[in-house]
Amino acid sequence: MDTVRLAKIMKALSHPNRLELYLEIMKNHEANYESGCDCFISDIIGSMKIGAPTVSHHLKELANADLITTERQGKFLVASINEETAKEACTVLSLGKK
Amino acid sequence: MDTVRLAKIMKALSHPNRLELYLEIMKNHEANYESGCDCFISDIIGSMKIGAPTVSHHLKELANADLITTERQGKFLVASINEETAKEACTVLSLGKK
DNA sequence: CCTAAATTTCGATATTTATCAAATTTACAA
DNA sequence: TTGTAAATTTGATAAATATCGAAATTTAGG
Repeated sequence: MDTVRLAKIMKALSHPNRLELYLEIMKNHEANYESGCDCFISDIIGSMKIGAPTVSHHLKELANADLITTERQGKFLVASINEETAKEACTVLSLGKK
Repeated sequence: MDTVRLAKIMKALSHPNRLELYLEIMKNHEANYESGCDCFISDIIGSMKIGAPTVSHHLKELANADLITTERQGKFLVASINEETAKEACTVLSLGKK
């Protein structure tokens, strides 16, 4: 992985609100393994302190960094975590030895 | 770890040049285990495409995020990686399961 | 076809920040 | 002490970006 791509991933997680958004999606993502329900953005928007336009913008940046994928289910937008990307980023950062 | 602190760590690594600087320090850091020599900033400055003032500024941001520590050795500045911080950040990002 | 709800796009603004050149400081050596 | 190399500080500037309100778009369900 080149530094430009890694920097892009980091930048996507570098803003408190956007990071919170990502972690929120991750929380639902983990819950899904048991419940099987999806992560609806409309729910998240209600619980965050920023408006829908800003959330939409942040989602695009997360998706652009390959950290999440989004899919429309009817009226709603569903987000899910791309585990590979986070794992890749960690691999670069971790120092070889445990 | 709270999201604000994690976001700060991410932001410190979110700029290509600053990330490159960090990875360069990491490279020397790993080499040090064998050679025992330190990572001199003056060497790094020569190999990067940004000026000394900018490097100085970036170093302060990396240190401010606890990603590195710096120490003056006479005329020179020596940087070393703070492994704990990177490890902590990865822990938050990794999805619990392997 | 009409309406309501969810999301996106647009335009604008205020803040942040990456960078550099010039000046300053620090440490050492001649 | 004088000179020199390394690093930092100090403005200053140009670029990036987070945010919002308003308008436009999409979709579901009557």
